[in-house]
Amino acid sequence: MAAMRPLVHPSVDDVTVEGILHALADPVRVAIYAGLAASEKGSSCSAFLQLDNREIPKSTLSQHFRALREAGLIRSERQGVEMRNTTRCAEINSRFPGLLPALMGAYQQQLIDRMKAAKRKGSKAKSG
Amino acid sequence: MAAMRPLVHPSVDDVTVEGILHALADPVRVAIYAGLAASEKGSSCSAFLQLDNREIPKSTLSQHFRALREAGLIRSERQGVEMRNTTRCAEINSRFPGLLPALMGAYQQQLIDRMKAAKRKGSKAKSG
DNA sequence: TTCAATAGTTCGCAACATATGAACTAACGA
DNA sequence: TCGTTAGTTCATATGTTGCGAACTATTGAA
Repeated sequence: MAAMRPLVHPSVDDVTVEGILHALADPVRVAIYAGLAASEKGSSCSAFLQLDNREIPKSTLSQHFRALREAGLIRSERQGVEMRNTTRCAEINSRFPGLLPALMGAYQQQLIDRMKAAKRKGSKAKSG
Repeated sequence: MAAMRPLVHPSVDDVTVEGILHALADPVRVAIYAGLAASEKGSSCSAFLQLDNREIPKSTLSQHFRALREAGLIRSERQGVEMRNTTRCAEINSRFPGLLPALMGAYQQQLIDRMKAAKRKGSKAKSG
C-alpha cells in the first residue's frame, strides 16, 4: 500500500497566475525556487534540507516541492536514487513575460532592505 | 461586546512581498484590487458585493478587504456611513518597483488567454 | 432622543489547508 | 537479499478561510 503515484506536471497553458503567487507566497518555497534557478543543472530535494540556518523536515520539504511542481514552477525527474529538480522559468516567462523576474526581484529588494535594517540595529545596540 | 477595533494599516516599510503575493493569490481580491485601481476616487466595499456575476457574502467581502488592508495594498477610511477604499500602489511601487504592474499584467494576460480559449471552444461546440 | 436604514465588522463553526513524525516505496550497490 | 540513500504517503494536530447570524457605527428622519 501507499501508492506513490507519478509526479504531476501541468502543461504550461494550465499554469495560473494565482497558482504561481500562492506557491511563491511562502518564503521556504521562494528560497527553493531561487536555489534551483541559480544552479546550472538543477538540484536534488535534499540539497534544501538545511535552508537559511533552519532545519526543514523532509516530509515538509516534499510537500513544498509538490506545491512548486503542481503550480508549474519546477520540473522534477527521477535520476537514479535521487530527484533532479529544474525551474520551468523559460516556459512561464513566455506565457507571463516578466512576472517571475519581477517577483524574484522584489524578494531580492526585500532581502537587501532587511540586511540594511539589521545593520542599523546592530550598530545601535552594539551586540543584539 | 464585539470590539470593532480600529483598522490596521501597516507602514510601507512593513509591507512584505510574501504578504502581497498571498493577498493577490486570490481571484476575488485581485478583482477588488483591480476595481479600486481603476476607480479614480476609490470605492466602498459594497460596490463589490456583486463581482463577475457572482454574489459575495458581505462577511466574506469584509475579510477580503481586511486581507488587502493588512497586506498594505489598500487604505480604508470611514466616510460617513460607508468606507472609502483606495489602493496604496504608489507607495508600494516605490518600495518594490514594477512588482504590482507585473502581477496585474500577468492576470490581464491570463484573462485574455481565457477569453480566447472560450471563444475557440464556443465556435467548436456551437453553443456550450 | 428614539427609531429605522445603510454599511461594515465580529463571532462561531464547518470545511479546507499545512506541518511534521512515522511508516512506507524506489533505485542502487555490495 | 540486504542495507543505504532519497523521496513519498499517511495520520493527525494545528491553522486558515468562508459564511450566516448577530453585532457596531453613522446618518437622517420623526
